[in-house]
Amino acid sequence: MFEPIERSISRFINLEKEEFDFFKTLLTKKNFQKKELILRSGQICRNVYFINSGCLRYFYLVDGEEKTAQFFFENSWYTDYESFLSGDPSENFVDVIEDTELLCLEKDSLYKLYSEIPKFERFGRMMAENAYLGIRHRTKTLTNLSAEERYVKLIKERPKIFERIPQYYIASYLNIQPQSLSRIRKKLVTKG
Amino acid sequence: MFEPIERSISRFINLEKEEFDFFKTLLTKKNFQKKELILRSGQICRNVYFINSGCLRYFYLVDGEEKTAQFFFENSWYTDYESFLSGDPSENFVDVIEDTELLCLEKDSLYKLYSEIPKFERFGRMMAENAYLGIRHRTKTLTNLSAEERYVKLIKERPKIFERIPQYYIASYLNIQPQSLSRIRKKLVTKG
DNA sequence: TTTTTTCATTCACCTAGGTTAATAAAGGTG
DNA sequence: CACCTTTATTAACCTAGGTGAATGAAAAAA
Repeated sequence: MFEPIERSISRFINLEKEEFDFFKTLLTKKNFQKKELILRSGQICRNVYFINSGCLRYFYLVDGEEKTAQFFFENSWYTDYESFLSGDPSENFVDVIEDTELLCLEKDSLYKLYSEIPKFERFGRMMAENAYLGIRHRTKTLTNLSAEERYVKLIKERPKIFERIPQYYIASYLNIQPQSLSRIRKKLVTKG
Repeated sequence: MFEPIERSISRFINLEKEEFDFFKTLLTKKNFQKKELILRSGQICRNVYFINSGCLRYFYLVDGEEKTAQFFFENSWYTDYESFLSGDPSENFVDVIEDTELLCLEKDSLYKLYSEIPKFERFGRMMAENAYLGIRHRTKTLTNLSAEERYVKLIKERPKIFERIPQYYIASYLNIQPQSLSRIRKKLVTKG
């Protein structure tokens, strides 16, 4: 149950056995079922999560329409950085696309780790840096490519998404309407 | 010359006098003139900069067209995170909009600080977190608002930009053509 | 000053993708 | 199985913003 998270952390820092054992005592396992809402707008996000299994969708509302910002799969980390860092209520939602098992680390615990074990401060820095690189990549995709190019790129870069996520969520992630995605797919099939 | 950077750092961590004195020894002052290119695509960015005075533009090319990702003014930090963190050649450019004085901190020096003074590791984490929040805010603006809404929002949030940056760079930052920005301005003037 | 270059504006035209509405599959559920 | 809800597709139409070309204004250079 803790191997995936240990492997994930060890890509950034090397923990002594005792350090990881201590870390484990701070984690709580949580299970959620498909369609559950893990986070809703207005709630304060006070935790960081590691996804042991399953799939989550991170989204927000613009004029009542859901805008999907990200999908999270097993072996990745997730938090609502805006709310987590500021302590303000979130403007986002997270729902469950496949039954999901999470390991939950509370903000207080994480900050304690930061203070007591400098290696974790480094881990936190690297996580934030990676989050930055990830969203920068996404921003460039969204602002510089046409809808069709974004679709083709997504197939290439994250084919797994197409096996596990309904098409209308993918459209939302590509920042287009489901009808537009259908149109694009048809066009690409027709011309090979 | 070091007061602004000291104030900037002290918003995140509290340094002892000796720590800041040591930090100062790692900084180099650099001056650039309007229109100079500080960073060009293909170069590796090996430094973090603090801007004492002046104004920089961070941009990249898409099909030969310049896309402005960000403007940096005095009292802010800047680096090309992608290149700095990966060590890969940058795909971006930075040019000088107003004569600029920078304080330069080399990657090796920063990493030394990270290792020797855990407070700096924390500072690095917080800088990365802030960079994340900043670009996330920008991404939401670019993907959810119309060109006109982005323009109005920019006037409200960063009026300084309009006093110091030519309009065609602002258009680029808003991810529209200069002609479109003219059209929008005309429309807004007409209807009050 | 005149000349040249750079930047801003305007207009006509075009297209990617949004919108609305209808239809068809595909999944659940009793 | 039949029934109902959720997804996906298609088509007709519309609009925001891109494109290209011309004009004007401002700044820089000579």
